[in-house]
Amino acid sequence: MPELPEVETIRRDLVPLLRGRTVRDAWISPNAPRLAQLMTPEAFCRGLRGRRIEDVGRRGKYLLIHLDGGLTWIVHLRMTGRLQHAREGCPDDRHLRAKFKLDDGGWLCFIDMRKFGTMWLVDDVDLVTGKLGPEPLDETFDVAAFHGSLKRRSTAIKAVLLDQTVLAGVGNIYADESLFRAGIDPRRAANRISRPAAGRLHEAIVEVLLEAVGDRGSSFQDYVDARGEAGYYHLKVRVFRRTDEPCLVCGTAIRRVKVGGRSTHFCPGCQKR
DNA sequence: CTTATTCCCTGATTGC
DNA sequence: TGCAATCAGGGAATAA
Repeated sequence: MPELPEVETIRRDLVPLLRGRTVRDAWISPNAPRLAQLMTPEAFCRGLRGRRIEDVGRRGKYLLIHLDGGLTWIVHLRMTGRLQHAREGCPDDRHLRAKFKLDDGGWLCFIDMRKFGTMWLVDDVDLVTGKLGPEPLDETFDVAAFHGSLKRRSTAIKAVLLDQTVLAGVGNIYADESLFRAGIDPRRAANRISRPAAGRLHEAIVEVLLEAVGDRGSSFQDYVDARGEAGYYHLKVRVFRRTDEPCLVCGTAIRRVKVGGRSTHFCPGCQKR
């Protein structure tokens, strides 16, 4: 599941491979009719051909490929999407949903088992990312404002961390890991988080994301970077998918519960309501 | 405005 | 062993 650290790793990989390149050809598989948003797959491919790539950015879990003429090619990998660069053509993978040929002979391949991934070609990026909350690794991620958004919500804190309008880029893995670091029970009502606890959570989110970016993301099942390599952070997680294993801090068995319809892992000893 | 639920999709896992 | 039901999950859409 690509979250902020995984998408950022792919972005960093792609910058030297894509910057300055021109898209020579674009193809979307007929078995991926929902991949291109707001236009037909044909119009999407037509709009991409001949465009020069100026830079590769990121907003939350969205990859922003800035093109000439003020256009932006936006990619969201959702659950199982992979964006991989290949020098000699895309692999013969049954889940290959789209491929893009570059002017240096290289290829950008989009592989997505579950077909949840989406792409846009837009003039105005805000049309897609306009409602996102602050970037957790920017100065725009302000503690007081963060505590303010928590106070307005009565649902579980874990569900609020997954809300991309509160904070952009945190998904299931890093929500669980951040709550563990901050010592907060994921089921606790967001509006009952004290100011000091909100401060600890704010700090924990930044620390966890920075560490995970440093480790090139987590590879639990599907995720690989733009070169097809796994990340390392899954080797360091303290609660995520460690159900029934001992807490690395206090030895208590890690529990798994459902919060907001998502699997949630926590240590009953370290994380108090 | 908020909150909970459904849907998309397919490979892995669980149940009988 | 075999086949069906269930699960996983980001986020949009929908309902309340």
